[in-house]
Amino acid sequence: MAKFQTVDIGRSASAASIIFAALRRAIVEGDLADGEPLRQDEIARSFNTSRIPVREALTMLEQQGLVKTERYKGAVVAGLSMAEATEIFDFRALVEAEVMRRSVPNMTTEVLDTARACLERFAAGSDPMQYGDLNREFHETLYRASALPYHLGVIENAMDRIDRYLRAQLVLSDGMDRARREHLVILDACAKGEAERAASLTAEHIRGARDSLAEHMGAGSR
Amino acid sequence: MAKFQTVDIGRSASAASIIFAALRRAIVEGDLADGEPLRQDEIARSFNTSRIPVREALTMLEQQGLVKTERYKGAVVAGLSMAEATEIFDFRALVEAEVMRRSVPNMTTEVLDTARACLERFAAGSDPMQYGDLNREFHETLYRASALPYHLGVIENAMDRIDRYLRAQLVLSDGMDRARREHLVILDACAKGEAERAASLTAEHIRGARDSLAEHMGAGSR
DNA sequence: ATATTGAATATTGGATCCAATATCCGATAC
DNA sequence: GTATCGGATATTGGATCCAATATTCAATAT
Repeated sequence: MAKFQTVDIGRSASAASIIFAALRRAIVEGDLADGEPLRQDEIARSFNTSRIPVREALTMLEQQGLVKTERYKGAVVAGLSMAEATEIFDFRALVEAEVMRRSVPNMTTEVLDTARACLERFAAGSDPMQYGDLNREFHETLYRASALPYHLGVIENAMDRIDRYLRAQLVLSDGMDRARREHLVILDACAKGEAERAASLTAEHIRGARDSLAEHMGAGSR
Repeated sequence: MAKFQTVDIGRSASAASIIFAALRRAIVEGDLADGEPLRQDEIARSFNTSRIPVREALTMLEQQGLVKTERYKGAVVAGLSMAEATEIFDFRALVEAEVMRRSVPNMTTEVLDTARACLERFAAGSDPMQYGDLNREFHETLYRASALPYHLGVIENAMDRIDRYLRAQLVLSDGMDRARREHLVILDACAKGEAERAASLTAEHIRGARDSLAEHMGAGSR
């Protein structure tokens, strides 16, 4: 049709979506502490907008479970109790194992190479704060082969809820080494086309993180 | 503490949440057709509010995947392609089976009685439009015993996305009879404490609905 | 000294207003 | 007659304003 690169401006960023993305990132990465209040006015000032797009961003965050709002009191970053975090890990183990099972038959060598590159960057880079991003990228690369967008969305949301805790735990223990090893084994199973093994390794990988978190965090927040 | 019944007014309904609930219901039950545009002005007039709470409700609906919004074009009811619907049924089969497995050990006779009562009302009532509500109530009653609130939330969202199609399919076939029979068998497994059987019956129940829908709807929308 | 009250301030939810974009429709060129 | 252009209207996104509620804190009573 058109002889030039086009961009869907219709879907391009509204002020609200920009603010949402920024706040989401800050919460997911743990830059905003659990329970910290999010003042509309303050956020509006820092983005140079009115409070309207801020409010829209906050309702989006609330729908995702990342903040809790009380009428006339405002939004605070939503923390997780240990029970809630554990439940989300179990959920991830269930869903991600199934997605992995259905991904393996579709994995091209390109997918495997991309995932492998992830692990290499992971091994090279020592910045522990970057681990979270690479971890997500590795898993998402493999899962995307499943062509199950709804599942991917649900997984992403679950990850958002626990990512901070995961990051916190990883720097405090041998979590990074262990993740590295497990990722290699998972990738190996994928490369060999062993879907069932890749699935159960994935489930174990996630349950291991769950247990490690439970150990290091004890009774936990809230 | 207080010697009288209290209500958490802080969480009580804002205009936005009332509008959200009404629109959600209309979409989930199929009163609003796929692709139908939702005009802010019109909705605001019918609730006697300004457009502000309407916009908030629409962003909530968008986060739930029930409407799609394009900048400066507004929101339309989000339909599902057959592939998308199928994927959500598969997701439900996976998650609901697991929740059922973990519910069974916790089921009190009270839970079982409540579920049984559901089925009886179901058998008695002939209103096919009420089937959807009773179906959800039956499943939710059983699942609640799992004490897995995150899982329940995710299941609820998945149900919201496909409920209309389920309802449409049920009135057009022997779906109601079949659902009745399958529900009885599931409840029987629960009553006998056979968690694994209840789980696999649940998965089959859902996959059956998926296939029935695929048959009756063919290539489907979008 | 501590608990309670009430005024002052801060903050949110909603209404109204304005700017940006989309949609519709008639005019015009071919 | 059909396709394209340009203005009129409709609709959304964001800014500003107002009302309702929460929070703070000083004054007072016990």
